[in-house]
Amino acid sequence: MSTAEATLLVVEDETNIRELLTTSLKFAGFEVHAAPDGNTAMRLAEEHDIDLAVMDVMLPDMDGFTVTRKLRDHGRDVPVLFLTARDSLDDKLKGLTVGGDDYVTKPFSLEEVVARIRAVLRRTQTFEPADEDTTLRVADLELDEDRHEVTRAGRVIDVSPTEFKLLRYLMLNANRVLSKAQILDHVWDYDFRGEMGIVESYISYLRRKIDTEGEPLIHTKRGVGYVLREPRDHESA
Amino acid sequence: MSTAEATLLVVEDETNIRELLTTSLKFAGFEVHAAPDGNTAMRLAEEHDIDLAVMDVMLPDMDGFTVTRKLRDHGRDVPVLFLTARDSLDDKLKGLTVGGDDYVTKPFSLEEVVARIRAVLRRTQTFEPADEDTTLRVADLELDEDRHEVTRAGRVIDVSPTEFKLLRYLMLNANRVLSKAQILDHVWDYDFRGEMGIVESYISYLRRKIDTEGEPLIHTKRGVGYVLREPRDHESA
DNA sequence: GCGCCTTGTCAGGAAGTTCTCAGAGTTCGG
DNA sequence: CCGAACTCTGAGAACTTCCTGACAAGGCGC
Repeated sequence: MSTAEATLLVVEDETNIRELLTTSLKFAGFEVHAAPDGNTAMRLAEEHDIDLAVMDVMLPDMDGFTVTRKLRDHGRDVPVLFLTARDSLDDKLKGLTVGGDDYVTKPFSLEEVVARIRAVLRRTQTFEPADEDTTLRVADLELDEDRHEVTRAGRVIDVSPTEFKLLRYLMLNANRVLSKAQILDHVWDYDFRGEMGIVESYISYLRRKIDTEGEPLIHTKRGVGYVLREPRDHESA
Repeated sequence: MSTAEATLLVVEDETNIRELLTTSLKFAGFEVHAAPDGNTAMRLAEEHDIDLAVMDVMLPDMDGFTVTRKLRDHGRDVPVLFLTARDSLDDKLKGLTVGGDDYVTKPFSLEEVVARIRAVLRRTQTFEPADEDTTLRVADLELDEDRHEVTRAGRVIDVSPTEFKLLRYLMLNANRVLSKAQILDHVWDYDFRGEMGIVESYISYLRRKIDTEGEPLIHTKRGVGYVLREPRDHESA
């Protein structure tokens, strides 16, 4: 793990969001370069080999589409994940998913951004082994990223978007206790101002849907957090 | 062990807490520099190579988040363990667990602070072999930090948060006798005003849970304290 | 516009945890 | 062998955390 998963370029003028993205993407295993505007972005792109850009559509000097075009004129065909305000859902954005590109609306959850980045990289990095198994598995529970579908023991289970994100986060961190604060920070939008009680609510919803029959997979660590783990032979906890 | 485990920067304006942290972190094997405010912190950070900062969010000159940003603008990407009052757990703390950072609420126990520091260092020091074995072992007793789980001879044992902290402290100091005062100082919050009888109570709880079958590992040194140690062939106590 | 699904809040009750206390048990010096 | 000091543990009160059902508000598709 000495070499990063991929090299990203974050182009975002709001300092808080830029740092939030930079920190968490680095932590997710990417090499990250960050720029507050289009010109800085161009300079960084010349200095480093960029695999994917995370780009705000609104930038102080030029818009994200212009930066993207310039990037592609100069270098290789770098895919882009655009960030945009929820209400300014431009027509330009709608045509993006036909190429390798994609977009997420602000405010976003980090879970969502990382998942989208991985999806775009998977689609575009043809040189990589096209293993194509986008399914997370824990015991007989499966979560398919592409189909956006959850199954337990082969049975399809209908979950809401938030439930899906929560379950994905739990499965990505199977066998590790996650605090409610951690879950809130990763699964909910960065501007969410609510209480941690909502995590309890969604854990409860999820349990009702996936944990009612068979060994329960979601476990409460009282005073610490929650953990999703494989069942064991002899339970004494 | 002549070279310190890591170099820490403690930024905390309350003198008592700053000295408590400084002393015990030095004792835990870290090199420690301490500052009562943001400006002093910045100066110290320029003079020394800091691996991690322990930072109060409320400081006289600027808040901990500002200090953190300035630190990161100037130097390398230093992870931070924030200290915060228990009730101010709202706004800005959101998003802290997404990167390598973490926080503990005041009043804290030293056990907790040291454990969190180690956890953050483990997560962020990518150059280190990601061996990822976060498990403490003494004889057939195991304590897993990630899963927050205790096993004896393979059997899972359910312990409460305080029991977990006490056992971790005993295991970290295996084969060393710890006085009740020492245990109280490390495992309980620094503002705890109770009697040492509580240590006896929790030792009793732990014994009931982990020491009922097999060789006992927890031993009383009458008039001195307690020690957790490997079993021997002939006991002479 | 009208339902239906989803999201988020809240409050009551259940369950688990923390801490104290007192009496029984143990050790040790004299 | 006795008494003093120390230790162990059960009982229980106060507190915290967690779970879940009820519900209001908002969004989305039809």
